[in-house]
Amino acid sequence: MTAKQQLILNLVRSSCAHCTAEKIFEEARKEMPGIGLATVYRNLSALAEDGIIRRIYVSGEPDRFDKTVEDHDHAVCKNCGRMIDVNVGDIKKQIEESLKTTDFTYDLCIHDYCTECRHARYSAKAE
Amino acid sequence: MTAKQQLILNLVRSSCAHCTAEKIFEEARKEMPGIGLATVYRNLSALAEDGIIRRIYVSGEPDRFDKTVEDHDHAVCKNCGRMIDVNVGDIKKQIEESLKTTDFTYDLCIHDYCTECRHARYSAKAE
DNA sequence: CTCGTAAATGAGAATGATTCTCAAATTTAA
DNA sequence: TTAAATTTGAGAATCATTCTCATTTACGAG
Repeated sequence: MTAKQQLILNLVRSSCAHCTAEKIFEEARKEMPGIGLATVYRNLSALAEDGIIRRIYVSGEPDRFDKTVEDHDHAVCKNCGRMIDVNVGDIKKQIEESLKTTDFTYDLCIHDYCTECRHARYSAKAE
Repeated sequence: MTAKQQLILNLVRSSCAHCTAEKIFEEARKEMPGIGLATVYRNLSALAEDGIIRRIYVSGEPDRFDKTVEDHDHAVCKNCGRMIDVNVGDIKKQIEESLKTTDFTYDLCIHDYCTECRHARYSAKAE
């Protein structure tokens, strides 16, 4: 694993949780100014392909990357875009029972308001 | 509602269930050769915006459009791309309980093999 | 070491889906 | 029927992502 690959992985694992490739690129540049966007995309894709990180699809938005590969779901804030991990019961099992197979994957993304934005919204309404 | 809008809606409601905009465009052209791709996208987006049809997001693939707006989920075949409606218990309720809000939407897409492709796969292996 | 092959990289071009722009055509209402 | 509003087609623009390819870098055999 090269220094650039290591840097990208470290970023996903620390400061850039649930970040887009573009954001990771920005951060990576601060430490290695010469790094190219293609390298970031290339390595993120490879890491996700190898199951070392997880690629998260968000409808109509750029993909994000997650250090946690274990089963869990995501919610993204409709206002600020922040993303959090959520555990919504055992969706996997529920799908298994419904489809009678185990040979599937699924993408679930919840569009909600994060706590901060929800508060801001209600205060705004009260004004 | 103009003739073109009506045509697009009819296509989604009949021959083009779970189709992409491109596919709907192809079909629309057969009936109205002059119709433009932008018109198809424009009207599909408007119809979805107004809740008359539903836009379905599939990770890494073009969006599809569904005549059924009521709550249900989708599974797409990893081999042939065909999409079917599925009902996987009450995911909505499960998320509600987990997040303690009702102010959200969600996209769920299951990636599986359709019956035909699954059979084809197993026969292929047996050869 | 040191040479050569393989792998990784950067820059920018290419791609694909979708939206935007804007002038021309069409519809609508008064 | 006539001005104003809406819809349309064509193609440009956009955005995320991947691809190309020449260059750099890393690495193993001698």
